[in-house]
Amino acid sequence: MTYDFRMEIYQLRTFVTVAQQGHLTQAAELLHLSQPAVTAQIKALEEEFGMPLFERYPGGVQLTEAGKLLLPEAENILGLSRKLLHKAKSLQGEPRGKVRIGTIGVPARLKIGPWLARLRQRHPLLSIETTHGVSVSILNEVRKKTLDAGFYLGRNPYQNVNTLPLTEIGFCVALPPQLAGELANADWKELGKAPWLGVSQFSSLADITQELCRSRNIAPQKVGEFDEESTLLELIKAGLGVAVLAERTAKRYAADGSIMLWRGGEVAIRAPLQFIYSAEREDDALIGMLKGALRQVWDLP
Amino acid sequence: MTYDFRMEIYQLRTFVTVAQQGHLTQAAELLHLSQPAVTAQIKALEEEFGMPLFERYPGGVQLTEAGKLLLPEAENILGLSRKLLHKAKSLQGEPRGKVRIGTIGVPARLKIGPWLARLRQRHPLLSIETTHGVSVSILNEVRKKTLDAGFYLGRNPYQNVNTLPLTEIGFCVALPPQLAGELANADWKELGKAPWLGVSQFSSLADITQELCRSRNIAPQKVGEFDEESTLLELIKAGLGVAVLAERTAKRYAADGSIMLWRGGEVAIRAPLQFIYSAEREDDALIGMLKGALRQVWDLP
DNA sequence: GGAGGCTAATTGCAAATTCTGATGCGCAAA
DNA sequence: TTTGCGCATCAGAATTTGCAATTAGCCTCC
Repeated sequence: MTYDFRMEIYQLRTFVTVAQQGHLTQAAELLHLSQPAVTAQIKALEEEFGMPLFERYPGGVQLTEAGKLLLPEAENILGLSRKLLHKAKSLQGEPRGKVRIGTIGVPARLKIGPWLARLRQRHPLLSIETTHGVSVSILNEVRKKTLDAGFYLGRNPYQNVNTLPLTEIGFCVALPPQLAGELANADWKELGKAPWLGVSQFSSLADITQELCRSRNIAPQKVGEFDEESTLLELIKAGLGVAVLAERTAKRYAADGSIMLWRGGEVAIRAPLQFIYSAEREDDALIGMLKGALRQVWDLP
Repeated sequence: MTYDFRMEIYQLRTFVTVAQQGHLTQAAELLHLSQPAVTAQIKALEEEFGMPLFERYPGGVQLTEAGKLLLPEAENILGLSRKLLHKAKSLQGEPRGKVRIGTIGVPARLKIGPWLARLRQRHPLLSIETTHGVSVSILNEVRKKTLDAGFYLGRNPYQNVNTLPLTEIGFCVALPPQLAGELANADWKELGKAPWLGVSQFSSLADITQELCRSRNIAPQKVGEFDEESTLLELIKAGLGVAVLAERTAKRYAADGSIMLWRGGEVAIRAPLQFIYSAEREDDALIGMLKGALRQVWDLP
């Protein structure tokens, strides 16, 4: 009722058209309007602006100085309106919806930033939510479809979950400085006799440690169970025992001497980092987009 | 009827308000509208855009991803609309109208560019027309009010015309190279015996030449009558006779030797360059603006 | 000087739109 | 279960917008 202003786009369109035609009649034709309608619209604008926009001559109209100054702004508004509508149209076919992704470990190692950035750029209407957790819980949520997809560290997790392997992550055996003297180059049998830091069974490190022990035929004594890499790290530094650490973490902390690495950082075992999603959604367009962006970020075929 | 688009500003205003309020009801109150009206406007926009702009929750609405992307553009359009209206308002009180100005001689010497630029900047609704002529005809048109004002070269032109003196222009006696030998340092009596190029009586040069001859008590023989400085110049070069030239023009052409100057370019007479306007309009606001801008450009008090 | 042609303004009425108030529905908190 | 809040829907009212016909002003051409 009592707005800021009453001016509307259709009036500006008429203003611009009349300005470029120089005739109310011709403008009316172009706009599929009658001449009185054009007259009325121009009149309404002139009233709102408090000044005439055109000088009326026999044979047509001509912009006043004020009209010349206001015309570019009107054109600008029209242009932006078209742009807005164009943007809307370009968004029409875009896939939309919320995507829930489960992350694990250090997000940077998942290349989560570049991945989501690319996804967002390609499909601006996708809104993405991430939930951080350990591999096992992420796997369960993907199976239950509480999550659309997630990351998993380890081998073939489950029958009804499909995977896209992204990379392999190497693991080293980290030693406390106090034990480095006797264990730095020990064989597996000797390592097995050292105290090991146990890992919570929900973490992917658990499976990896377990697989390592089985393959090397050792069954070391476990000093508790822990579920975070940073906790593990502190305990190694404190000399409580040896543990398996991701290669990159291990090397970073080994560099300042706070921990030591068995055999100079030899990779003891590898585990695949995988993208996982419900097998039922193999042909889902959304999953396809997620995988597509992942392939680009991880340089996969 | 069948436009490009139907979207209107009032819908965008509602869109933006709803977006920042998060409630159709509150937005309706702010906009002095009923809630169904707001609902309908948002619905119309959503239909035109081909996608929902808000997600409806119990307790309010929230922008969709598409809405988030389109909102800034809508705000932009609203902002520009306000700017347009603001510009119109700022133009409301501005003096407007056509100003007809008579110019003479070389426009650059009148500082016409800087003057009109300044005028235009201060009073954007003034539209200026210039007519070029000789001093006498400009004077007549100013008296007849066919021109609002003009420039005049010479002294107190007429009773019912007021003046604003701008500067003084010096004049030299220009000699053909052929006559330079005998006349270069001649006295006035000798100069008076040489052939002179007459000047059309409508040009300001005529008055000046006449005044010069009277004051020096000479009555030279005239070789025709000419009304353009450039014509005069050619005739001097061709050796037809001597003539009075504006100092600046004279020096420019003397520099390359195509003409010579009496007594090395001594100023023989001076004449004021004046801004003239009808005495009846001394207190006219328009004349005041013209004079104001002139004073600034010419550094007058 | 008058007729005809061109263009904009005006007027009365019809059509379309926008707005409102009442009502219904869904959800959440009491 | 009830109450409260907020959005959707609907029918009718109010406003706006548009059109056809006409008028009025100006110019040109007979």
